[in-house]
Amino acid sequence: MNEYNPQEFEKRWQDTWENNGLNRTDIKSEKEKFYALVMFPYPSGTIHVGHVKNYVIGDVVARYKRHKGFNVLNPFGFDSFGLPAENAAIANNIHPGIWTRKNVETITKQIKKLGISYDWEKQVSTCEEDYYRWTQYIFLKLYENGLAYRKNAAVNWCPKCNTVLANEQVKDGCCERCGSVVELRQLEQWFFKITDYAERLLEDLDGLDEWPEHVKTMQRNWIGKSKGAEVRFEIDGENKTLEVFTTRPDTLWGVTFMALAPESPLVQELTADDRKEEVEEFLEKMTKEDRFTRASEEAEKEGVFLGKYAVNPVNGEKIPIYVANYILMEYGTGAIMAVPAHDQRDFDFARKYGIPINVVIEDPENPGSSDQMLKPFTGTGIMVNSGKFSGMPSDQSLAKVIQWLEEKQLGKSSIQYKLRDWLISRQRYWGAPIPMIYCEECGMVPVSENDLPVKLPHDVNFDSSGKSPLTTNGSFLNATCPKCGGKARREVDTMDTFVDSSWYYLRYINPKDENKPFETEDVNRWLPVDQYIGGVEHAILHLLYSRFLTKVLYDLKLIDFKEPFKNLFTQGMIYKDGFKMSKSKGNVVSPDEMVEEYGADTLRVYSLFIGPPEKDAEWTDSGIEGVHRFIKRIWTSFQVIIESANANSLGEHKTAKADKELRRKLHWMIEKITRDIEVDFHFNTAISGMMEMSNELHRYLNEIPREEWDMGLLGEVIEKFSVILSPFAPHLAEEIWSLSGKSGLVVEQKWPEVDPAALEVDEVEIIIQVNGKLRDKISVGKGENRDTLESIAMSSENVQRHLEGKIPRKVIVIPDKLVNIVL
RNA sequence: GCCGAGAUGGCGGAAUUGGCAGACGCAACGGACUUAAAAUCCGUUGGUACUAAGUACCGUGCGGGUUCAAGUCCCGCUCUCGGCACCA
Repeated sequence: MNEYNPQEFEKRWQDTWENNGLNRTDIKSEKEKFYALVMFPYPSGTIHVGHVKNYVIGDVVARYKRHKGFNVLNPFGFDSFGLPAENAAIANNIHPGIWTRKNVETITKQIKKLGISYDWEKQVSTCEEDYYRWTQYIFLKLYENGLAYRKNAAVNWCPKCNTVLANEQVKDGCCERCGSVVELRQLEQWFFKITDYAERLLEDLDGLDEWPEHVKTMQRNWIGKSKGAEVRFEIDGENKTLEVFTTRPDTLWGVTFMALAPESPLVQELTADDRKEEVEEFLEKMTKEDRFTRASEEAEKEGVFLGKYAVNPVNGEKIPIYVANYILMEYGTGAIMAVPAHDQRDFDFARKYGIPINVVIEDPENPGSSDQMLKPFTGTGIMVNSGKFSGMPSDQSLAKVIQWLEEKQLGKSSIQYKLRDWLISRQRYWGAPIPMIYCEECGMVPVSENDLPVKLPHDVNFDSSGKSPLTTNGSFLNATCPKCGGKARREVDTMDTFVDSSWYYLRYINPKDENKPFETEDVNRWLPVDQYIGGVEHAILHLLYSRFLTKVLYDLKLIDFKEPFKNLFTQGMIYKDGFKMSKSKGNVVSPDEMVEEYGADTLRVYSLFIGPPEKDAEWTDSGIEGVHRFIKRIWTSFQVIIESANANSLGEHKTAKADKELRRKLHWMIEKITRDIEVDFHFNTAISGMMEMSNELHRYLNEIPREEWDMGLLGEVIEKFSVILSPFAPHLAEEIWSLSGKSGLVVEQKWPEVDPAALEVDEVEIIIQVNGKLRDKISVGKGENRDTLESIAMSSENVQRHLEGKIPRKVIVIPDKLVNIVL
């Protein structure tokens, strides 16, 4: 018998599939389409088994759908612009392009060894001209429509990466990539107006039924919608007003001071002459303090009185105006009305500076006067001291207060979002150049569509300390104005790589089109993506940006769908020795070594069997050994069957019962695995189902004399088990299919149907309980009636012992399942 | 603080609708084969107790409840993980 030796046949089958074009997709085919997509990687070095899990999940879905008769698109590509390439260039004196393309080649080789069924003809790589010219094109479309703009703003600057970062790329005040503390700098930068889409990005989440709840929650939190009112306060004795946003207009009567953000331009305007010195001092202190210490919740509230007063529009009270460290310029109007009695922050501040605390909402559980308050009451209750609203429940009066404010022209209802515009310019080299030109005469002029791509020059000086490296290439920098032909200068910033990756799924449909980014008709037919698979780490950044861009393209009538990804599956990471795999930790498991040692199929199956695919999992060497045993056992069993079939010297089979059981297990498995794949990707249990089938088969072959085997049945087992195996362990499935003398390829076979007759049983085991406790199990014929079941149960010796001679009060009978005798 | 997910043997995990808790795998132990090891095969494996081949009791984070019956449903907690967070 042949040993299981995957190295002998895996490559052969990979070549066969490739040469027969089985992974290639005819975009124009009339067959029902299925677009399976995995998040493309950033090509830094090599991939590890964590990536493999992602690709295998996608491949199982793609292969399964092909068996189900769909026209499947399963593409792959590389998110190949980005900082690591540039850093590697600086560290090793190698050009980012060379470094990147070398990695692309290495990873492609790694993936091909795994037998993932990608259509390599549709590959995209975002750093190539034929891709990034369309990234630039999309930029121009946004610019034309007022969705890309330049502004001077306080932006996040990473001193180590020497570039600005989007809000989404800052975590706990640090650069998401390198961990350095991010500084705030006042710079002129490019933004995409994602805030215009805040409401739609939020609303449309409700329609994404197949997305994991936690991802939608994260996006909702990030968008951060608050409903409330804008209220206008007059400045006492001056013809000026101060506008604030509040979610609690019901507490207006409790406002006892106003506070401005230190960055607010109104601070200068509203400072009394005799307070100027002190205020200046405070502002100076604020600019020195780093933003994230200041903005942390634990930071002590601090502020300075400006010397002027506002007038509370609802009761005419004069209230002092402060500048305070806890007010954010970026949110609302950069100013607040403070209600110490009903807000923790205002309360802390008021306590510190001796500002009155006026209760206007009564805490139903703790009615008391303001002076005794130990903490603010932030809940809802009955309004007090609130003019005509006194006595009303605060939650019900919100809308009425806003309406009243509108009638009196004191304010209006308002909605605020935490979402900020997307900062997309980067002061780095290895990215798509922003296609803009600055003319001495005409000012800012976009590059004409026909002049795209704005090519990224090969030679630059990377050591440009904080300035874009593109500044150092004269022939790039100097341009002529598209408008007047005069002397002009190119934009030297490149785009955030998240711009590249927020539209690649459209490019996969016609990746070689030289005239447009995508063919609208084809894209409309193939999108949205039927199944998107990737890591949770992209829950906000990539997925939000992609959704945004899709909506923009929809509004521009370039596509006819509003959401790019119908189904989203977020897979967990693979850890080793308790840590994420990383070169510095030295715990990287290389897929190449695993393929070398066990074969691609074992690695594929283990990466699915390791646990529920959406959960993080720990890689263990003994775990993959276990899967390898399973694969080898299947191999051996099939070898034995194939040899016997060839021997052709079998007697008559007479093992009806064992045959029936084996056939039932086979169809049980088909049913289980189909369901496990269809319902939420339970690949780990799908594989355990195959293991059970394999064990059953093994038992059959072991326990029943060879002469008595039902070769017809074993033929059915080979035929159907091979197909079931094919999405998971495609090489093994193909080899078995071929060795058993079948024609064609297993990848071309239809997914097997369950024969309901095979699942039928004659006997069932009935659970006998007394007072809900298991006392006996009895085998009876299927469909036995209630009375019979009851009397059988009563006749059980163990049951009688527990009855202790008592008469049952009640007997519950569930036919074919259980009898519960209640005393 | 707000939002989300979760807690089951030594470990990873399984359990359609409430109906045998622990499938499948790992690890461990015992046995077969072998000069030996590896590989392979067969078996045992939640805990405790005993009059021990059986039987009883306990057992799905904790405390209550509903039900003939709860890992599963309801109420109240604890802890863990993830996200957001001085967002007015």
